[in-house]
Amino acid sequence: MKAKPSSVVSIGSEDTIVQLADLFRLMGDPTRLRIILTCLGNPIKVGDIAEHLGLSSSLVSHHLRLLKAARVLRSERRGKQIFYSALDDHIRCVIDDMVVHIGEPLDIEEGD
Amino acid sequence: MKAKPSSVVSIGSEDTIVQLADLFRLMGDPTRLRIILTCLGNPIKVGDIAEHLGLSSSLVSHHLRLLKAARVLRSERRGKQIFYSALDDHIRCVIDDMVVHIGEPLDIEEGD
DNA sequence: TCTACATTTGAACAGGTATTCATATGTTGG
DNA sequence: CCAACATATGAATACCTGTTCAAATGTAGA
Repeated sequence: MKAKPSSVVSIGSEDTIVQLADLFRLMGDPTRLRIILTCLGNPIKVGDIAEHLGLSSSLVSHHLRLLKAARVLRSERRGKQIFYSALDDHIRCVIDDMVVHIGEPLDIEEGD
Repeated sequence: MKAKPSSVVSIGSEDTIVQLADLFRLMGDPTRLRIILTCLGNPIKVGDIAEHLGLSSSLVSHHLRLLKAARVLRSERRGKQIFYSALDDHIRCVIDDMVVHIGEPLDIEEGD
């Protein structure tokens, strides 16, 4: 019961739609989504993200820049290292809802 | 076993992540997102979607095929026309959560 | 300062994808 | 069956983007 069925059917602003699409597009890449998921817990440094996911630091950094610019993640420097974490919990909610969606069994006939 | 279970959140499977990314990628295109939003209400026929959004029927049809294959939308034929509507309410929840996210004011300082 | 470490950045390449146009398929009514 | 309409499909194109590599920037310690 996180998102109440407040009809969001008419979002309205075209600008809002573009913003929404931007966020969704960022989450639409598996590598980037993995990075997001990795950052949902405690702040984690770039090197650890890269090692954990088996990616180069360069690639991780490229993605982190986009995610930070889109305000999905935030960064915090501690000495030589920089820690990334989720900016808020909304992304977690979004992902959670989507997990429910794909977990939905196909109880309707496929009409074609 | 997969590469490394992150277990940061309740999502584990790599396959799940790819499925999630697929859905998010579909929602990551403004045109497609507009089509989805248009279909969140009552079932609407292709021609009306196209007219409502100022797009060609061909383009709308291309997008509808992807959205139907991804089980975001469902189709229902009535005579000559085919009506599309959301397959369930989860997508609406996802969008709703994301709207909340972009509506969040920036009350934290940006680290550079 | 010099060195080693951590992260970022830019360019370049490869693969993906949104759009358009032309054509095909399918449906209803005469 | 034929004509008119509604939607789907395939190919071609132009654009976008994820990845890699090399180099740069920044940081802490000796």
